[in-house]
Amino acid sequence: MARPRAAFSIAVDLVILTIRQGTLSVLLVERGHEPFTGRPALPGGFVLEGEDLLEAAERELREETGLRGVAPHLEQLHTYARPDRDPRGRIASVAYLAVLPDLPRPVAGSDAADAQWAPGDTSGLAFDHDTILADALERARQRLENTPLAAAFCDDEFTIGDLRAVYEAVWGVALDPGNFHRKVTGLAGFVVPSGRTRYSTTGRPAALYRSGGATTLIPPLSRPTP
Amino acid sequence: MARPRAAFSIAVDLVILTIRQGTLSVLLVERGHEPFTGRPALPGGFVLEGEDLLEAAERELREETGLRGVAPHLEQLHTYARPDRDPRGRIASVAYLAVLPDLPRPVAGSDAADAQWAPGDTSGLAFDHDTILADALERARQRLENTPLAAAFCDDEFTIGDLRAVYEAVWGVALDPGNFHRKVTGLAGFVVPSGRTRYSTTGRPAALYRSGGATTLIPPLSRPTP
DNA sequence: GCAAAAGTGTTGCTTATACACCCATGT
DNA sequence: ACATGGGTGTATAAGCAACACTTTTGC
Repeated sequence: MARPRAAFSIAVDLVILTIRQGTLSVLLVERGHEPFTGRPALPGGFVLEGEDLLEAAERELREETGLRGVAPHLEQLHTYARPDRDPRGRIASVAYLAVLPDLPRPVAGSDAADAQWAPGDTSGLAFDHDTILADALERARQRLENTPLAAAFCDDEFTIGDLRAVYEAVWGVALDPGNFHRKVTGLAGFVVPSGRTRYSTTGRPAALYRSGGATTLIPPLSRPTP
Repeated sequence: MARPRAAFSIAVDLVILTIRQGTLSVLLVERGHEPFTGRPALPGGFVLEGEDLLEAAERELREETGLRGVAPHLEQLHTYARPDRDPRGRIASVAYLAVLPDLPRPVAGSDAADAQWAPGDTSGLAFDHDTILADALERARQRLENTPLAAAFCDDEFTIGDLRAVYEAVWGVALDPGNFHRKVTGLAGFVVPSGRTRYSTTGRPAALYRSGGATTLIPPLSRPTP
């Protein structure tokens, strides 16, 4: 073999998404060390000995958000390993997409006290994290079409209106409330009624639903084509 | 830090698909060394110093197939890094999906003389390659719905019938020739007529097409739901 | 009553499916 | 002539977008 094989560290970087006040938001940390000191970056960390990628991602997610016992959506996206992507050496980054409901106390008990929610379209991040974030958003938009991912943005119980707000925030479009309601409740396994009702300060009370067991939506909820 | 970060080698493993005699086929090599000596495995190799993942995948593809100057579909799929997946140590595998037309001389000039085409549903592979192969096939099936991937299975010029044969082989279903023809030629950017015609030993000559520039098919070609 | 959000009905259009049928070639 | 795959026509069914309309709450 002419050239030797490269020796890597592997980092797991998380794109943690939620909806806050109707806008798609991503959790960013401010870097405390070189390189890119002071720049915002995706939360992440190295894969440790004996650890699988998903375990590392779950650990980082707990450390950054202080979540306990929650089982949010966590999905591997893509691996980035350009030789020059990190000046410290050969570090591959395995990107994960995490989706959470809007937390009451957002980032409490966090390992990274400097973690902040930022708009989804933020740029100027450290390393190649702009690319990773853009790829993750595109994946999330696509996942809304074919999977019940939107429910992961909501609490355990949610209304069809909540769900529609997720689609509108992530896709950046307005959807017809009536047609959306019919489509979603008609799709087998997407949502199941919980039997309860939510009273809001205004308007008619809405029936509450839980996530159904489906893993793929057939037919898909297709994004409007402008 | 309690536990140290793990030190990895990174391998690129290729799921190289084509259609041979109407059946979806995958290129496998027989392992010549420990571990798993003699077992079939996906072709692959280590990422070398200074090399990006895609470069490594392209290099492996050339080495295994002897291709020159061809630009086949090559797409990163998923990264596998379970601590026990390789007895030699911590080796992460980044899986790539490659799609080729059925080559006249299949694996000529190959670095691995033991490379063989096997049916797509083969199992009993070394390492976790059964899992990787299954994931890759599922991805390929999905890509046919939303992208012009099927054209990558065909030569530069192809007939609509060729394209339909790809869908039928990968999806494992029979499609209506007439409706398929209309759908495909009606989709913007999927195929463009080359103006030429292919005469076959039987039946009416078929118009030839080239791949159009589209990257996503809207609307998608949805798989029949049985 | 009025505003607001939830949910239902209706209508007209677009699209898909099934399948009949014609087309152009080799044998 | 006939077999074979290519391609078009067409009728029926299904799906979808637009939007009017009813329901049920808070104020």
